[in-house]
Amino acid sequence: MDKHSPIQITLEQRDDAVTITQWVYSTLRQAVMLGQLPPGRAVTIREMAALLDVSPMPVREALRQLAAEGALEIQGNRRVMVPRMTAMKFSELVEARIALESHAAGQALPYIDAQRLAQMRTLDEQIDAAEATGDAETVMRVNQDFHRLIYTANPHQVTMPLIESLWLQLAPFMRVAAAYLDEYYQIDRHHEAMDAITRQDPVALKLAVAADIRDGCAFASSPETLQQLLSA
Amino acid sequence: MDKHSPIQITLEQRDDAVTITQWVYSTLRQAVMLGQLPPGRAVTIREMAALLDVSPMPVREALRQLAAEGALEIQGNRRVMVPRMTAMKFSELVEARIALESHAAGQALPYIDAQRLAQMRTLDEQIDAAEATGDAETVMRVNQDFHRLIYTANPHQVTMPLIESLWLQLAPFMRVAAAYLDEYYQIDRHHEAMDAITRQDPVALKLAVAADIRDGCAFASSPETLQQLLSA
DNA sequence: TGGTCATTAATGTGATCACAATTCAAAGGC
DNA sequence: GCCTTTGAATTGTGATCACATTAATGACCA
Repeated sequence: MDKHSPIQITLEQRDDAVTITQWVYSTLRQAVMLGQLPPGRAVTIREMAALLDVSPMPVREALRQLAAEGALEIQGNRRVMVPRMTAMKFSELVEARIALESHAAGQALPYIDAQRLAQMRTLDEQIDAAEATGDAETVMRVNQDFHRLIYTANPHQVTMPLIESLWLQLAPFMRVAAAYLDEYYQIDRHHEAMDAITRQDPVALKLAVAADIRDGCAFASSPETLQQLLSA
Repeated sequence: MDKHSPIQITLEQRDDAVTITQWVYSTLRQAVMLGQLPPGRAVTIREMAALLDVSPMPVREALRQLAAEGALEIQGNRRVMVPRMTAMKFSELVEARIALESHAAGQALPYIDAQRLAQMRTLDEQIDAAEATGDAETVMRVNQDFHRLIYTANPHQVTMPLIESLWLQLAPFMRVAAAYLDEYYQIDRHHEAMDAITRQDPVALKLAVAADIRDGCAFASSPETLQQLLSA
């Protein structure tokens, strides 16, 4: 059954109010986010259907949607797999994140009210707590929530789906990389961002967001280190 | 059969080497691009299947993929329709285009060689010819090819799918708008872009691309004009 | 005549099946 | 021993069907 490597994905709680396709989609999406599907590993419809105990139909639709979002890749052979990362692709994804997210932050700034800022502080504390206990997974997850909270303040925002697509493409590799170096000092860019919001300073906010992204991918600073992680 | 308004979509040439799902996808995608599916119009699986003379299955997959790309919208009722445009959303889409595409152009500049530049000149001439004959559809289509030619010069580029998503979301409305004002003087930003490429000037290229996008959506300069088009 | 409700039609979802293409593995030949 | 080839098994694709949900139509009543 296990074609190459055995896979273990965490099953989400099944809600009857939601369609099976949506459940399969969010389950597989989370599996990609958590790096539970190794890059290059072939993801077949029937295998996933058996694993999730559903018919192949919802899996087909979920895979197509994930492929459209860049989380998965449909090869010419019509096979689906988690995309492999390259050093250049990684760099491009990070630069795209910076361009898109700093823009999204600037567009959202006028809409961030005190309540949302308070929510951001709460998340920031959760991140600090998770960092203290070395819970890298929670750090990554809540950090995403922190960023999302900024961008979605803009009620007319259209970039969140694009940003999520970039996150999906980066996640499988970030997961691997985080396991190799979860200990690195990080200037608290979140406080810089929240200060900029308090001052309603768009330039400072965009710089803080950009710096936060760059810090989070800092292991890419030395190409040889990145190359080493890619071969792992 | 026609639930609200009758629809007429241009059928693409069917290639046996390609799957039915892919053919349905590109056909529906082109229909969205050409504004043949009115915003707000419900797009049902069975209707499309009958229209394209295929089984509902490929239509289901194509619709889900288009929805993931933002070309279509799945409502809570699980119904699919072309998203409606609002003035704020339009503005956000244009600003996102500028942020993403100017970034993509800057990242692609080092990879644009003489051959590609020559292709750009050819496309630019085609655009001028189409503008002379008032063929707005060809202008829009070749203009997209022109932009695509810039961004895809970067072999490691990851932003093209995101940009295409923005194009898909803007297209239905641009189509309507172009019909109302296809006559407006436009400074030739394409030459500015090609000059910047010749000089290998990334800042000038990004500015030219941004200006070209802004010019192409210039009817949004006055909010009342935009509002008028939206109500049409 | 306008609004409410019940009936009917239509739609999305999910399952199962058939078929062609692809992949994999074992057997054969150099 | 290594490569090619041939067989079977697996896979993606597409079609058809059943069912629950939703939208639409008509009748009924105030």
